[in-house]
Amino acid sequence: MRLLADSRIDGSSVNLKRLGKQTSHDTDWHTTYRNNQAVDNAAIASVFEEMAELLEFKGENPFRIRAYQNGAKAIRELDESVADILADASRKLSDVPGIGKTLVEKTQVLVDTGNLPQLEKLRGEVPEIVIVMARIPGLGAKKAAKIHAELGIESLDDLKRACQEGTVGKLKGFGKKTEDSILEGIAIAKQAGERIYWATGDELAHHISDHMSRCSGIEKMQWAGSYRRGRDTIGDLDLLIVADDRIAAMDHLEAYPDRSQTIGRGDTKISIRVGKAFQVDMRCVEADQFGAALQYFTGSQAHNIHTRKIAKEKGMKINEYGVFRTDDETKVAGETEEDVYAAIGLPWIAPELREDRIEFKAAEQGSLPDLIELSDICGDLHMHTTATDGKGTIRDMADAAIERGMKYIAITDHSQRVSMAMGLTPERLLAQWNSIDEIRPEYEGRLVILKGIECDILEAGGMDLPDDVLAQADWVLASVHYGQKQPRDQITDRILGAVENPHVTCIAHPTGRLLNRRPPYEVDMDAVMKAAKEHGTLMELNANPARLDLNELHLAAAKRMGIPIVISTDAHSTDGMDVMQYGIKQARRGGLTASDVVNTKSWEEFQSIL
DNA sequence: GCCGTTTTCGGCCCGACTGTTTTCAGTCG
Repeated sequence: MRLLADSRIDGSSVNLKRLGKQTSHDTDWHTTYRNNQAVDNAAIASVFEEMAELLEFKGENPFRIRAYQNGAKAIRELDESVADILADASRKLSDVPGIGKTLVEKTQVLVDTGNLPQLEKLRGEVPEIVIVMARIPGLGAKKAAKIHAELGIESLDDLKRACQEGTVGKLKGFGKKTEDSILEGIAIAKQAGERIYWATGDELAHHISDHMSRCSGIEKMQWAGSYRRGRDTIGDLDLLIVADDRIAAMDHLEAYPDRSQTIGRGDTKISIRVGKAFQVDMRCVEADQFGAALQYFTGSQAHNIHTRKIAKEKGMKINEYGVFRTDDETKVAGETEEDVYAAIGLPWIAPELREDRIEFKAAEQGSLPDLIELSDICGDLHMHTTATDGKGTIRDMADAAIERGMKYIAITDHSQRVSMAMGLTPERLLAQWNSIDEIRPEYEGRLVILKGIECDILEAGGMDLPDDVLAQADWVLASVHYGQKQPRDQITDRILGAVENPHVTCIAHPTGRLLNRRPPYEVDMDAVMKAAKEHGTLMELNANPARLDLNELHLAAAKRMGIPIVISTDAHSTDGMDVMQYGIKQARRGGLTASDVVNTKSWEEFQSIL
């Protein structure tokens, strides 16, 4: 995990509590951008997701549950505020696919009051312990509810005791094996539910691929699932193989050195745990089914439901074995993914787009984006050196950039406010820029080194360095490291201030999230994007695998709004530059092409925007 | 709960594996 350990996350060592000062609020000079809604789309989506989860525990109609899930997805992915739509008499929220009469009413209640009585009621009806128990692998909503109802289990300790005493096994539908698997499951319940960074999953996938490649008789092998789709985090790994001898292939996977458990093994499928709790599934299929299986196991679930619906409308059925005509079961496709999509009248769709968002409409219109690739990148515009918390000198970073095919870079160390990283005062910054001036001739014709800075946006608003200093920079990133927990209005104002500052080129890691560790700032991103569009400020996609900030939905929104994106590594060492690939994955999920990304431009084109 | 060039009612994607069953429910993806 050398790469990840080296690509440090700046700000992660910062003591947030110490600096979370509240400052008096400026006049409301940003109302032109901001939505003043109390409840934003993400919050409404979360409510509907929780409704779906609770309804599932109650054993409700699965299609009603899915309707809540679909409604949540629709609202989460909407690029404008539902509160704004509701407030506009000329618009109808029910025009959004997946939102019907009932969900409109509930959304209205949420926007008006911030609460949903039905959710409160459901929460009261489903005991917390049932939800906790259902997170144990192998236990679902129904079994958890039954254990609670019939045995009065109130804690995981109760459950453990009941299994050890054999009480659980006496329930109808339960037995000794269920008890044993519950006991195993309790031990790993917490870790089993955790998602890992895509980059970590990538490393594991490579290890397992190496291991499996030593098994003879495997003709074909391909990873599927959310890993193939390039999600920012992944919950498990799905491997698909074609093999002469399936039993030997499954035996070989079971012999993987880091396997801790076999969860299940049948004729075509095996599931193991690797390390403490991470699940790896392998499916064996016939060569003429490979494309259908790959399409199916790549998902997403929403994408598959949509493809099958299209197939159905055309008198066909899709499963993991192929595409079949409904009337006489004739197989129409299955060997390749291209065939499967072609059978239902669509071009092949890149896995990163398979989320049932824009891909079906774009495919039908022939306007699927030609997604960006790593080789399109010519510059890296966010990196640190030994002057602050980086491990390489300017020359180290420049040489490493040349090795990676870059034509231009920006040196962007921290500003003085980031004291723990020895942030630069104006004097030290000007001295660094002098050094860059001295080094530049050495790199003439090979690499352009820009004089940059990652300037902090201060807690009280305003920039950490004076305008006359910023004015001398080639490239100014603005970012928040302190006061991350400020209320929505306050932190939004701070960031809007930076967006509007004429010296600021780009907003770095705009939402501040750290996957699995820290939620985004409560910033009104809709307002920030509108302002960025108006002021010509660029937005960063930080490629650090723990950040991937902006997220894919923000990227898609930026593309629609015509806001150029800069994909940057935020490297704190030479190895840190290798994270660019993760940013590219994320950009592809946002539907970005090379022309949507600024640092795909040649130096000649790029310098015209400085 | 959503949706509609067959439908305002009756559909809603599809299958593997496990454990406890003797024909299937629950879980998972």
